Amino acid sequence: MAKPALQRSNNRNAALLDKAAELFATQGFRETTMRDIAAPVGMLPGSIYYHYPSKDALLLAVYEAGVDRIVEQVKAAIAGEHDPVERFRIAMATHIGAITRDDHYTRVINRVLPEQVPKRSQALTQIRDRYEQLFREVIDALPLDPSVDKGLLRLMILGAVNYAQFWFNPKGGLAAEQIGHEFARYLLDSIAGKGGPGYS
Amino acid sequence: MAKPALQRSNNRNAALLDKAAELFATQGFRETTMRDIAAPVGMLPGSIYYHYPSKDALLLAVYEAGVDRIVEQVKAAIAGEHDPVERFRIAMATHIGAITRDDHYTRVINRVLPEQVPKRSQALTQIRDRYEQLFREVIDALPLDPSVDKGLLRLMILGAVNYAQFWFNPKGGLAAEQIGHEFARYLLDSIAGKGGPGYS
Amino acid sequence: MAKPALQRSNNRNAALLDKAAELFATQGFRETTMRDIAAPVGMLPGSIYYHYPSKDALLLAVYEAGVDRIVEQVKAAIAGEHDPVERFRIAMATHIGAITRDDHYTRVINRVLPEQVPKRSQALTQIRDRYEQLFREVIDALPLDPSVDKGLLRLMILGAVNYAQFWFNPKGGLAAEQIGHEFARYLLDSIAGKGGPGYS
Amino acid sequence: MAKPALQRSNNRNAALLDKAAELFATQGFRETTMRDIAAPVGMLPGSIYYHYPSKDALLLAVYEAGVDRIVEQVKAAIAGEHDPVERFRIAMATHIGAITRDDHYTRVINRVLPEQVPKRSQALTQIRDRYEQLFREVIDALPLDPSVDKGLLRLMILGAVNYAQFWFNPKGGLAAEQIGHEFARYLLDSIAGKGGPGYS
DNA sequence: AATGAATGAGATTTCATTCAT
DNA sequence: TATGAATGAAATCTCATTCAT
Repeated sequence: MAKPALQRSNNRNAALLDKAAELFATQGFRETTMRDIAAPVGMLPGSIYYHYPSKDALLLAVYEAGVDRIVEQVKAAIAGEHDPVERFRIAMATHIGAITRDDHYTRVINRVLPEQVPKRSQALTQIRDRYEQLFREVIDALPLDPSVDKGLLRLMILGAVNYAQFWFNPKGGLAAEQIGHEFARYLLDSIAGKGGPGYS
Repeated sequence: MAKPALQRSNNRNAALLDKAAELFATQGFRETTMRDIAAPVGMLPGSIYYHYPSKDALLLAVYEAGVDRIVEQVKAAIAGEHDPVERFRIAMATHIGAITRDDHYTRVINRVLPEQVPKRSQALTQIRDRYEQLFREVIDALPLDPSVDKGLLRLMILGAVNYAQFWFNPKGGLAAEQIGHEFARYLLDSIAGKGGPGYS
Repeated sequence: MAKPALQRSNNRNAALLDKAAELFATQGFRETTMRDIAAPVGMLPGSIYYHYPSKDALLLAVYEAGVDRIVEQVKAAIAGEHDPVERFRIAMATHIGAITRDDHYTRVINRVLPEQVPKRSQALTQIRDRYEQLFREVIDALPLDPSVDKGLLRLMILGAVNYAQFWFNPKGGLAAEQIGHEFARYLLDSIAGKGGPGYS
Repeated sequence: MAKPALQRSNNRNAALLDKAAELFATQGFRETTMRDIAAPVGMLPGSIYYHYPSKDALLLAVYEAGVDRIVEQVKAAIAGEHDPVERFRIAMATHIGAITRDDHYTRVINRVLPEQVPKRSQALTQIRDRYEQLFREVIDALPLDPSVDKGLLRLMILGAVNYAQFWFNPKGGLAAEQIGHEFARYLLDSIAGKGGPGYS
């Protein structure tokens, strides 16, 4: 009972952002109206503007929170591990877990392209870069054959990994994290003799 | 008099579709207005409706043509080749070539998601499937270790490959087709002893 | 019957501009809504945008037409006269006539300040200058004592003259044109011995 | 404790009014939001309503204070003078000084028209009249030729004088007060043989 | 004396689509 | 074949004002 007002305030604000994340992630940015966001929270469209100055700002906030979440999860997951290969496997598994989970914030990042909001595309791209950076570090640390273009490998992996959010089915066969490990295996384990996707 | 008129009709029709493809691919579907499409063709927005019954129809037509082009190119490229591994390499290289090239039709397929047009999402998904099907065949034919989930591998590859359209820079290092071959190498060649991305 | 469509088109467009001029002049720019303008013309607010790209553009068009009208009237009125003093008298009288008449276009110029529309204030000021320029010429031609600052006199006169639109009452004593002649008399005639507002 | 609190209240109250005067004078009434006024004073929009019941009320208070200031200044300036002509010269000079000075209160009166606030236009007009009244007295006392319509002369002068606030440049040639004397000279002095704007 | 949060009414603008010509 | 004109529905956003605390 100490901070009911603040509590309420925080809730409303958070509820707003949550709903925006959900709708941006599931319907898309342009496909979501301010009314769509406000109504389920019990507000009128104009009331959103007390909390956020524009629809763009709402997207920015969601984007930022989304990247924060992925980065935090991945960082936490690889924190204790020192083996570069293990770190890579864990990073992939955690990342796929983050974006296939029922967390709308993380899904917005791949669902809404920065170019869809010309006025904010630069800002959005910068936020996005923060999470690509993490992958750069993990991949750069891999003890790979010098003939491998690590930059290219990173882009290949990001593509493979992010696409999962569009086809992953929680009721399907593999768990999200297992998918990550499989992906790692197809890429690396083969030559380590652990049975990759080589000729049988 | 019948032919020229029809010819002209086709031209207008084609010009319209070309411009729609270009704008859908570069700006997005919702971000492109009927006026945006009509103006460069020297028409007014309403005039489009003589050729296409709706904006959705325009997208469908572009989608269909885009998938046709990719499928045709990939099929033609692998036509003479019988070795499954080579067919896979060629398919990847050709696919990446198709979607990174300056062909707006092929790019629309990854730029515009079926869910963005709820009324047509089913139809769009069906069109899209036609080109995933091709990959299914090529991958299924690969002589891989039984432990490899070929369905998962296909999704991994589609993700990796399609993402290229968003980062590929024609003035950059590798040519589009080379990227496909690199991707294939990272996945398969290692085990064949050709030096994949294994531990150095 | 030859150009009914065009006729209709012109009428609608003109009716729109007329109504905008009327409302901007009587209510003010900010005080007038697009709905206010559209409704009496039998249109919906959005339909205005087929003819004018924005509310600002509507104001610009009215402003331009308003200045055109004043300048045309004054130029026509002084056209045959060569005596500088007579030209001055006629210019004042005609100008007052123009802005006190029931012509909404001319009244908008003094009713709506350029600064009220920051994005267009420069353009509006430029249009406005066209009609101050005319006064500059007429006043510069006056054979006045060198001690008179003609620039200051012009500003004094513009202020005096334009204010008339706010107090002039067509049913009141003097006709608009007579007021102009009186103003001229108070300023000039005195020293010519014609009985100005000197000490009695 | 009563005084300081009240004092503080007055201060906030005054700060609010000052800012309102400034913004109404420089931006206009409709162009100024409650937030615009509150923010620089360190308040929130809603907080204004503790001090003033509405935006209109704020304008009314500014208007009243503005007229008070002009009237006071003019009255004080002409207080010691008995010669009607001198009183007229001083009144003009002082008036122009008041509205061209950096005093936002006095400038609001000519910047915001009573008609812009329909619900208060009558009240605003009444306030305005108080300062026109002063001019009426000063002009009526002038020993002018009977052919001069003093009412018309007053309106002419008010227009000329009030327009100064829109073009006066403190860094320009003449000081505000000098302008008033020049205006008086163009109107009256000629006939007194002091060299008015007569034919050279 | 002021805040935080929201309302509600309405403003400008956008745009796919229609339809007589 | 296409245009010109408009619709209508909705979208984003603005802002004076309210009111419990």
